[in-house]
Amino acid sequence: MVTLSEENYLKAIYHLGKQGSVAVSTNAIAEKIKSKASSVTDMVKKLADKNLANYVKYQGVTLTEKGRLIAALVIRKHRLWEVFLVEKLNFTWDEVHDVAEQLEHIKSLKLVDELDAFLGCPTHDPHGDPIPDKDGNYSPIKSVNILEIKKGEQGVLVLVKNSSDSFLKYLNKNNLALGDAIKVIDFEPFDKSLTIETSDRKMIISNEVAKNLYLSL
Amino acid sequence: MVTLSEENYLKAIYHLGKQGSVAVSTNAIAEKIKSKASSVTDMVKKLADKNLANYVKYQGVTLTEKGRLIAALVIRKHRLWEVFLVEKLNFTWDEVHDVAEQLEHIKSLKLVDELDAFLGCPTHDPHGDPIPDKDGNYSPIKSVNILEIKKGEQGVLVLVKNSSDSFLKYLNKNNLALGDAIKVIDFEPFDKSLTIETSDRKMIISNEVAKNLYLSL
DNA sequence: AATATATTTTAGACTAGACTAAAAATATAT
DNA sequence: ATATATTTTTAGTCTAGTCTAAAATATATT
Ligand SMILES: [Mn+2]
Ligand SMILES: [Mn+2]
Ligand SMILES: [Mn+2]
Ligand SMILES: [Mn+2]
Repeated sequence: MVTLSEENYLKAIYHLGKQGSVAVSTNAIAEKIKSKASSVTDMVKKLADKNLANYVKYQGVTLTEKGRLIAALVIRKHRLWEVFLVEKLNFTWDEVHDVAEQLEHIKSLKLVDELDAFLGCPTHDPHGDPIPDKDGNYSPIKSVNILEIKKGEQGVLVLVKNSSDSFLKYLNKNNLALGDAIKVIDFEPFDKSLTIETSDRKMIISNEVAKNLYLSL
Repeated sequence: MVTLSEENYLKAIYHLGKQGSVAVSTNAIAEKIKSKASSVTDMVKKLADKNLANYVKYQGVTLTEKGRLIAALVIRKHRLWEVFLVEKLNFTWDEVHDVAEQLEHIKSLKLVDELDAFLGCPTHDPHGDPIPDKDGNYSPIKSVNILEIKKGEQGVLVLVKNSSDSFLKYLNKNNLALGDAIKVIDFEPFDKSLTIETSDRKMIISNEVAKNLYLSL
């Protein structure tokens, strides 16, 4: 049995360390999970005892195959529920995360399978993140950060690398959504901002915003 | 903030004491929740501190208005999720309860509202139990136990007063489902069993089974 | 290489929720 | 009315998960 808390730690390690393959520091986990380093040390020992993590004192944590699969399945549930909330229950993409944080811990194999089928086996969540399959595998959409794109080229917004409330609300306010065609008009060396053009209009976005937008060409 | 555990106790008191209006004994709660009397005493004190229950030592517990509403809303969620699982995700009525026990604790007003609308504002769950509205009110279907019915009369199965796995599996095996028309053919004084007739066939059901079947005439 | 700084671990304490065993109160039976 | 049985409460213990403060280790700087 894996507890809710353990699932959250596994997920954090998975996200911070390239699916748990690269050693993650105690502090990094603490920050991600909004707990303290000492709590992380305790939990990480438990995960190691349960063969879900590899832990060497002072040298960070990685996930075992078992731990990696559990983390991937929690993320699978999280993202499937996000799709459900947006597609079926009229949630906007900035409203889904907190509810999905709760729903991802519901235990029922049949529930995940049937939900997946009910949604038409989606491959990506409302923020463009890939949905792992039953074995924990997934293939991200090939996409490139908007800052890497040449002036004059255009692409389709397929991924936002920041799902914070404030960022998503900013995008809403400025009428930017997944699936939008965006053309890069100009790059401003002074503040590294970008002028872009959508079907609606031209607009300037800060470097901070641009960093989080990924397009498929 | 009401914890998951507190919600479960509120629900138990609600179910055992006519929506929490009649005093419920410590032991009754312990049995329902599969805990021990001493644990119940502790929790009931906490509920009273939070103004969710009225508690007088040695005299049982009732719910306050606040406690009653919370309990009703948890039950609302439980039953809405049961409908969702059956109607949308191909669960059978004997598979939904355990998952609904988890889903009923998800906190999001919008989620409940939208789920309700998505399901077409159902009034009853897959076992015939009424679904409370946002204010915690509901009207049960007028139904009568099959043992009260006169020989030769018939009705429609609208409620089963036992949602245990074994009972529901028994009904499945014997092709009895909500909505079925059932006629009472004979009553056997020896063991108080009943002969009934469905669209398929005639069959004998034990008194134990009959006790749990409610028909609308 | 020695010292200063940052990170991580340990030690010890706290809370929620559960339990057992014993004590206290209530209910039942003579 | 008293003795017995049952129920409920209290007292004390346990576990999971968290925290603060201090100690240990690792990293960076001179
Ligand atoms: Mn999310
Ligand atoms: Mn997402
Ligand atoms: Mn149920
Ligand atoms: Mn039900």
